[in-house]
Amino acid sequence: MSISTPPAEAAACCAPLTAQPLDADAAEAVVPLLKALADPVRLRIVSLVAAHEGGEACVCDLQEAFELSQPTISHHLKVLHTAGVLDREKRGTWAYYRVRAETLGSVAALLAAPAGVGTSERTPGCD
Amino acid sequence: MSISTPPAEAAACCAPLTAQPLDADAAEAVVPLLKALADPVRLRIVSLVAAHEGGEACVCDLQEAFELSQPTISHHLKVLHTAGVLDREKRGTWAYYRVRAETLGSVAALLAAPAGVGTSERTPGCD
DNA sequence: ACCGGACATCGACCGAGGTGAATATTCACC
DNA sequence: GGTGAATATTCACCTCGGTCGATGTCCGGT
Repeated sequence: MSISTPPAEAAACCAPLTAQPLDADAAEAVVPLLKALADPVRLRIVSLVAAHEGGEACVCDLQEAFELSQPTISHHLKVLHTAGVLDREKRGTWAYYRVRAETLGSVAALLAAPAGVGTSERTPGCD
Repeated sequence: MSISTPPAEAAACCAPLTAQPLDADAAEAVVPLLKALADPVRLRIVSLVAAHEGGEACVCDLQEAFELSQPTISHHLKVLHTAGVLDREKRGTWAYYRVRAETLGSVAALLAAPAGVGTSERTPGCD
């Protein structure tokens, strides 16, 4: 349980990969999250859900936005949900998704590069 | 030239995808950058280059860190370079790569979620 | 209880991409 | 100028993943 796929919290808090080398294990842990976002449809889904009224959207809302089959949309939602990017809540017949800001934030923190990436530059305010 | 693949500046400055829906064209522009990072080897390469002495590393430095063939490393470097993540400078026989902090920063800004992602929340301080 | 609608799962197809062997290219050195 | 080393390119293989059709499951309404 602790090994297989801890998706979201992988890119924990303050470990910008510009600070120190990422070991193979850490890389493998973060990649699923980036993979989940590295798709035009999924990226738009995340954006649509986040910007949707109430910060949530059901599958039917998303189906209208794409020229894709319903199973495909559902597949992308599953990927994003598994990666910890989207939260899923079923209310009646409809399934509502909303963005986990913390997950996106952790990825952002991982990539956030301090201005001077040089050698002896100290990484500011991260603790 | 303006259409094909403007890789780096795609995820420009302040357009967190949690603010407003990302149109298909913008998504297609950003995705190559995320795709470039969504690989364990490439993620480690970026990290190794950034954390390497002087903020730069040559191919030979990276070859030691992975159990991969030289063409494969070179391929990953090409992907990262094409995506605008790495800068390439050839000095003599060696090719030195260094991280483009601005590129990583733009991705981070894209994913950086303001605390309240709700409906009428205004996206703070980004201009 | 039956039926229809919303969403998920399954199976299959197919293009995209990571990988390595062989080869090309470019440069430093003698 | 020839030789060897460092890196890039080409080609082919094979796995991964996005897509869709068919089907399953669950819920609400009649």
